[in-house]
Amino acid sequence: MTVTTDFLNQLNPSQRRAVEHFCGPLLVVAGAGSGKTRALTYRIANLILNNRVDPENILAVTFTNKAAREMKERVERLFAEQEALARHGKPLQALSEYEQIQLRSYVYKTFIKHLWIGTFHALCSRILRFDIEKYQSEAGHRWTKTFSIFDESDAQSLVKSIVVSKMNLDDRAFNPRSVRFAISNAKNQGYDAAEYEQANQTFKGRTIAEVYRYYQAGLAENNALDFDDLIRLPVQLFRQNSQVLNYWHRRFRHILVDEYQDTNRTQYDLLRLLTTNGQAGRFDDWENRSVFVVGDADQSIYSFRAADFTILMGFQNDFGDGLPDDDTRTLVKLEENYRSTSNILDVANYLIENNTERIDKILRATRGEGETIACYRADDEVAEAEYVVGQIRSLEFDHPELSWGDCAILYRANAQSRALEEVLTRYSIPYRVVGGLRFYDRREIKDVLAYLRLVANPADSVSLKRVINTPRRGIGKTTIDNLEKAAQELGVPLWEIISDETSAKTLAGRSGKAVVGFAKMVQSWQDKVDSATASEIVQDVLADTSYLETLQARGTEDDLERGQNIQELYNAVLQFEEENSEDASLLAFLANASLNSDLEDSKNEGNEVSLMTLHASKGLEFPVVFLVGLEQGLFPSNRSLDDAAAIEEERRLCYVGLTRAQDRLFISHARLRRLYGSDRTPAMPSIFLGELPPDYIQTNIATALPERWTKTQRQAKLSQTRQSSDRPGTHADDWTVGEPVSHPAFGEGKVTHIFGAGNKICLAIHFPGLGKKIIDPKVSTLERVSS
DNA sequence: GTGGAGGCTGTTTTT
DNA sequence: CAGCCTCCAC
Repeated sequence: MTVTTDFLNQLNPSQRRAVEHFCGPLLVVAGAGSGKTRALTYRIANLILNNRVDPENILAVTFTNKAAREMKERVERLFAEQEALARHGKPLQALSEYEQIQLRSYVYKTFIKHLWIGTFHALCSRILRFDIEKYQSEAGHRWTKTFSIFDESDAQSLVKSIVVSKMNLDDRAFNPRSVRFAISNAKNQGYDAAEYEQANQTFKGRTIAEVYRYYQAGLAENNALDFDDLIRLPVQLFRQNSQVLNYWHRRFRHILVDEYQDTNRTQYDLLRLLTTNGQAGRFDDWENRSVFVVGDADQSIYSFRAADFTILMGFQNDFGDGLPDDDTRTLVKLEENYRSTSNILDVANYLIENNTERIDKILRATRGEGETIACYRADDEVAEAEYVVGQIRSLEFDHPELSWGDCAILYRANAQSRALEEVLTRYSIPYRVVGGLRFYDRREIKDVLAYLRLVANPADSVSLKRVINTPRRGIGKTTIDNLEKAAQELGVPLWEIISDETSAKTLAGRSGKAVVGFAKMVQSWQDKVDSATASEIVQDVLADTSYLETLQARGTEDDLERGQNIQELYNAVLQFEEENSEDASLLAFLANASLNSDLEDSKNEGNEVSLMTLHASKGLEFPVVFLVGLEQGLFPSNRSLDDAAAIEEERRLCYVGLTRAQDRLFISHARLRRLYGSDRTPAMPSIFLGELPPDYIQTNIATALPERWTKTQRQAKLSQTRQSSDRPGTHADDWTVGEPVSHPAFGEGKVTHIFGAGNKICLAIHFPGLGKKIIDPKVSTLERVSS
């Protein structure tokens, strides 16, 4: 392929600067719709085509599978287009179908196949399949490369069994759900049980630390990892084994990270280790090496999962040159929005200005004003749905160029989809619920997967217990208890007891025959796990267990659907084998099933209205967006109402929703809402509604949007806040680390860090009881507290 | 050991 | 309104 810079002409100057950056660190602050995926994909292409980087040396990390898939596709298309020009002197579309296929397969084999593009979890599970056997935890636990990946419900039931059976705790005070949550959080911040205990010296803290210890032992006994360990283990392994780290450090010379504001401590540690090879302090050996992160603090919506956007704020000090914005060479801001009309953008900008935790950033519109934003107050959730559907139908009529696929309905919680679905069905409008009840979370699918996990990893007692009596084969609770007790006493996995004919028969008594039969059946699958394909094993499992027949025999509508789902799973296995011919092993399939839980996505690209949560909408865009359910207690959610920082996160979520819209934006709320089977309860309009600029918004009734500003007044106010950078307290010299300050919403705290320099700064402030916050003194007024 | 009835609880977002 | 758990009758 010839060297070319033509494709770089499609970029604006900032994008181009980001894309052409070669070695060293770079932070790209990328507002909504500013072309960050474009920057990422073009950068990958540029590294390979112009800087002659071997695709094997590139690692691109995303946050969701969807994003990874999209990035892969876009890189592939970019290469194919370049290759078409180079080879045939014509654009890709001008080639015959045959030539296009040829080209694509060449591009795939030469470039795409060798790139590592995936989520943190997928990346780490790949690393662990190579190296996990070199790892031993502080507590002495080890894993083998056939490890299972426990999903959230597996993890929770393990916690539960520890809380209830092992430690005899009151499961009201130590609710397994919240204990699991505490452990997960600890892990994501990089704490092991001892460190967690150190930081939480209360009865509760010590007890949770104890559960944490048992829980880790339990995972190890099952030869299993939870989602958090998938990332934590590589970090620990890298710290204890410099050879392993060195291998991966040399392998990944150019690292790209999408949605950097969503990384948590452990993920950051991983990136840092990979980049610096474990070197502490300032890192400066950037020869043939780069770390390129892209993010937007205003779109940080995953702090409930321990994401920490102060990591993004700290990049310049961590890796970069730490110079002020105007002088730095390690920061690029993408501030031009190509997606939305200026009306939509203004409304979004106006809303997000209500947050105090921000960095100064302007998002400039490049498109015209467009339509005004519609806000509708409905009587109840059904009327709201009818309004949405009515609008879709009239758009259909007035704008034939629009189709159903151009419309998205966004909501805060999955449960809200029901009313919408009912009305959409009533009017025969095709729709698709994105990521609702996940395919791999269905009971029948989990059953089959549990069989497969047991085949791959006999130590997985959680899976074993799940399937030993599904379908019913007369092995009851008492029997399992007996077998389990024996396993515990001998310190071996449950499977060892069950698969030993003599022990099984003795211990299981009346059910002995059934247990032995079950064990022999599983054994027969295990015997061919290395020679047979994944799909063959699935076939065997289904045939030998008569799973489908059992469903058929019951024959309810649900059972029929379950049967179809299993059929679907089988298809998924076949498809997986086709797409991953290099490694189509059972293990690879299982990892894929655990980590890539959004199965339906790829095929249903038809012309349908999309329904999804706001979280699921991040990174997407639609010509027409409906944002529904703007009510206090729903959005912002009940749990955030008394927590300033949580409200800010909800506001960012709202900002994400608004900025998904390209041309038309509809907002709605209901006066009465029925949720969780209760009676219809009155609902107040969301505070966010009051924070939108009324003159941009058309309402169906004179709603209580407070204070009417004219557009000019608004703009004056906006630029006033922006120009306030000369105010006292906005310059780096105004502050010193360690000094006590007071914030209007968070109260008193201590400055722990100053980001940036000159008058473009952010302060990290620790507020007792609230934790660390990043504050921009230009946005919120800080006062010095005299001590 | 099975299966159903009935009671209780918890409901935000996801890899 | 689920989904889960417990309890009870077979």
